[in-house]
Amino acid sequence: MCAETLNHLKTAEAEKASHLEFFNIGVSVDCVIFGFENKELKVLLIKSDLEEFSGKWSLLGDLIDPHEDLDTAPYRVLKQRTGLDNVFLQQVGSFGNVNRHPSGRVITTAYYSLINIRNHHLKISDNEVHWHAVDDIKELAFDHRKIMNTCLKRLQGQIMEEPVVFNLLPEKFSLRELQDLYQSILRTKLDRRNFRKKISLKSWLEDLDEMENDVPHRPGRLYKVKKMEKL
Amino acid sequence: MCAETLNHLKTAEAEKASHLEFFNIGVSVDCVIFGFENKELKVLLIKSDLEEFSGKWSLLGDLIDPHEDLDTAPYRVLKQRTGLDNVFLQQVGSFGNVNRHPSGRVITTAYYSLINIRNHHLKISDNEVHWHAVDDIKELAFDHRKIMNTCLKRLQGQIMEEPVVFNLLPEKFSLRELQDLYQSILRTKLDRRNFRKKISLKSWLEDLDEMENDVPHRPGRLYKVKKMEKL
DNA sequence: TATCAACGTGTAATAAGTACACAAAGATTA
DNA sequence: TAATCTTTGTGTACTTATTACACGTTGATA
Repeated sequence: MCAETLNHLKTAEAEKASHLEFFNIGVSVDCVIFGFENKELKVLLIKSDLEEFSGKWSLLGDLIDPHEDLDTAPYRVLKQRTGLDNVFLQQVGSFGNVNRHPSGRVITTAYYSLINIRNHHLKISDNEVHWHAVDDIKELAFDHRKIMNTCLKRLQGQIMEEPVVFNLLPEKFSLRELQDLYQSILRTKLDRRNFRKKISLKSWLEDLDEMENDVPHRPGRLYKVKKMEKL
Repeated sequence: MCAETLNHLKTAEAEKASHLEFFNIGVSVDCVIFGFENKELKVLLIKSDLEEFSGKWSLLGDLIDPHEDLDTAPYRVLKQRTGLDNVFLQQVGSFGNVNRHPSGRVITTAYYSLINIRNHHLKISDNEVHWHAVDDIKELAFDHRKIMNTCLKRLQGQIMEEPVVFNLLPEKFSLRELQDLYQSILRTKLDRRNFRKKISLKSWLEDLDEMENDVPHRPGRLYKVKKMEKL
């Protein structure tokens, strides 16, 4: 039983496997890892090695270890599977339909993560892990498409309220890059002047008094996000 | 192992118990059931029968059955434990710290529910189940206080956006009652004229052209919530 | 030096949020 | 039956946020 398990276990200790037959219900975490590159919102996916889903892509996940907190499991998964560390992660919801998994009962808790593709360059370990433009993703293994959609909606609802998107950008960025990012997440065009006004109202940014120097046109000012204790 | 389990299992078949020793990780649901009475927001709690928590109150919950969907489990719990049916329920989050449960590893998914205390009168089954004013609740068993707070925050964030609070009121209600409800959820006083304006802007209500007739003062108009497919 | 692409900026109109006061309806009671 | 009490129902002026919209400037490139 527990096939997602098999998928997840590739990197886990074999010892775990001996426990599997005793699970009535498996408990896993899955990560929807967003990145931003080339004006596109992307998600990190791994090839499912489950025969039911041969050729399909799936989220990065793993069974949780009985000795780790639920909310720390996704950090471990990211670290183990991609080398990513120190990332933004947030719990989104749990998915536990009886038949969500073809070969056993597995309840999964989904997290979304925002990372800067260029900073954290993946040391891709054992499996085929790739970035996919969100717009190009059609079908995913398991109920991962539904999970991804739920996480995307959460992200969309959050970006105007809280300064989370900066996890997707390099330390220094222009307002143009920021707007492109918002547009790719919200799937809309935004008016440039109104966008700048709105962002500046939030006081999230610190003006670096520096300019872009690698663009083939008039360079824009560079900003970074303010560090703050609580906001 | 699995003491929350024991708590939860009181009403479950004994057969389940024999499986417990095989769980590496228990999976449960817990319900934060809100009601509104006497201008106070209340939560339905049950006396914990776990010795570690003797005398403490806890949320209603149960282990999930391997053959039921995660999201249907809380409906079952409510039905079994209180007779409540056809209620508003929404998943809020999952809690799975290693030590959240004194006698075993149990991961729980929390749901919040909104019910009309007077309509659904509980057929309280086996345990001591009581309504508690949210303001009076100090300590709860397990991490249930944290779970309750999380659910309350979710509720607070949702009531100005979506027409959910009507699940807490009788079919016909006055704007005064509605305002009292908002005030008890948000723990603030609201200006009457501004509140009415804001609510009417949302077009959630239908004017019944009826008046209160059981109040010792000038009666107010009665309203009901509009039925709508999608809003 | 002409062209191109993106930068940086402001105003007018509309919509939403806030603060605030008074007359009228029933119920109660003197 | 008149006075009093509690709660209802309503509107305006002020401030703040949202939207729609255009032009001159900068630096790179041909």
